[in-house]
Amino acid sequence: MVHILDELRWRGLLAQSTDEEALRDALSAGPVTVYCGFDPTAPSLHHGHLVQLVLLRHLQLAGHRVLGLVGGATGMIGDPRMSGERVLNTKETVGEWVERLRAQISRFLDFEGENPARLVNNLDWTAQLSAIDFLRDIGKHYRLGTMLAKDTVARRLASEEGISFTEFSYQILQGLDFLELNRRYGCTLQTGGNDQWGNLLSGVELIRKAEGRTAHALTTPLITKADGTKFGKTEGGAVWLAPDMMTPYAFYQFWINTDDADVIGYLRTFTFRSREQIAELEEAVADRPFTREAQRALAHDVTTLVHGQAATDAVVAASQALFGRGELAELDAGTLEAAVDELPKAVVGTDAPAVVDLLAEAGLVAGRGAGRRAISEGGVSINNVRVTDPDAVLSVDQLLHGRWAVLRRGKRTLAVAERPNG
RNA sequence: GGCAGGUUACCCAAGCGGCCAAAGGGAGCUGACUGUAAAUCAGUUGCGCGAGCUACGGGGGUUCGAAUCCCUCACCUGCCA
Repeated sequence: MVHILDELRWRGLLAQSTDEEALRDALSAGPVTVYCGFDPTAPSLHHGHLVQLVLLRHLQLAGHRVLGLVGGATGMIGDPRMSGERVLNTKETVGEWVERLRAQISRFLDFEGENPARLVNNLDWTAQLSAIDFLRDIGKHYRLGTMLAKDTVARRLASEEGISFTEFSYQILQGLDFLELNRRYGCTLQTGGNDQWGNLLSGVELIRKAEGRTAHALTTPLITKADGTKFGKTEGGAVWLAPDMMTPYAFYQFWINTDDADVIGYLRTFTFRSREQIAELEEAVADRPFTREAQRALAHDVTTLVHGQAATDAVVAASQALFGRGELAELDAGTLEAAVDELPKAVVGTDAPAVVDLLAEAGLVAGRGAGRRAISEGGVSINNVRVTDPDAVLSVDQLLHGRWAVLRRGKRTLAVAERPNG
C-alpha cells in the first residue's frame, strides 16, 4: 500500500510540509483531522481552489477526517497579495458568496458514512471576539518581527503602495482558525497552496504556543504550464467552477485545449485515474498526439468531478458535433439542437441581421468594430464557411434546419445565431 | 497637521502647450503552418461603416488650442511632527 504522502507527491500535490517524518507517522497511525480554508473573494471558486478540493478528497478517501472552512471572517479582511491592497466587499456580498462557496465545496466531499466531512465558517468564532480579548489572548502570541518577515508582508511594505493594518493582521486571523479547529475538533493538519505557507505556519505556531501541541501544515505546488504562462487563464478571466459564471461547455473546452506538454501532469493532479491508466495515456500522447486522447480523458474527468456526469455527457456530445469532421448541415436537428444549446446565443430577430451584430450579441467580439476587424482578418465563419465581407448579413437559407447558424471566431470560439421557434 | 513626489489605455511605462486616440514593452486577438497543442512568422488592439464622438484620477479655470499650465477635491508614496 502506497503511503498517502507518496501518492500525493506522485500526483504533484505536495510542495512542502512541516516535519515530514512526524506527519507521515501521524497519517499512518490513524485518522487525522485536516482542514483547508476558502475565502469568499468572488461568487465562485476557481481552478486554483480545485487543487485544494482534489487534495481534500484524496485525504478523505484515505480515511482522514476533513473539514472544509469557508472564510466568512477572513473574507471580510482580505489576504495580502502582491498586486496591492484589496477593495473591501460589503458584508452582505461576502455573506452571499459564503453560501455559494459552501455549496461548491460540498460537491467534492462525502458527508455520509462513518467518516463524514464537515463544513465550518470562521465567522462563527470571530464575530463575538472582542478587540480586547483578541489582543490579549491571541495577539500576545505573535511577534512583530515574525509577522513582518512574511514574504508578502515584507514585499508589500517595501512596495510603493505599502500595506494596511487590516491586511497585515490577516495572518493572525488565519492562525486563530487553526487554533480554534484544533480545540473544537482535534484538527492537526492544515493544507493550502504554497503561497499560503506563511499563513499555515501562523496557526501551527499559535497552537504550539497557546496549547503546547504539535500541528502540521502541508502545501500544494503552484500549478504551472510548460510554456511559462499562467495556468488557468481564459478570455473571461479565471476558470470558474460555478456553471453560471463559466458554462460546463466552456469549462470542458478549457481542459480539452491543454498543451501536450502539460496534459499528463494535469491528469495526475486533477483526476483520480490510476498510474496504469495515466501511463497508457502518456503513450498515446507520444505515439498519436493528434487523437488528443489524454486531453479528452482529462476534460471528461474534471468536468464530471465539477459538474456531474449528465452535464459532461451533454458537453462531450456537443463538442464532438461542433468540432467533428462531418458537415454541420448533415447533423440531424436533435443533435444540432443539443450541441448549440451549450453555446452562447444571438437571437435572429429580423430577416437579414448583420453578421457583426450577431457576433457582438453572442459575445464573440467586444463590439461591432472588433467584429468588422475579425471578419477582415479572415477570422469569422458561419457554418464553417469563411465570411469575407464586413457588411455581410445572415440570410435565411444559411439557417440549418431553418433555425440555427453556427458562428465561429478564430479556430475554436463558437456561438450560435438562433431564430426563435414559431 | 507640515513638506515633497505621484495618479496615462488590460498591465508596466513614455509624453511636459498644437505634429496625441497618445511612443515602447508585456498581454490579448486574428491569419499562415497544424492536431480544438506548442514553437515561429505576419497583421491587429478606445467607440463608430463614416463624418465624427468620448478619453490621460474627479471637478473647475487659463488659452485660438491642454494628457501637458493654474486652482481644488479624492486616493497613493516618502520624509518631518
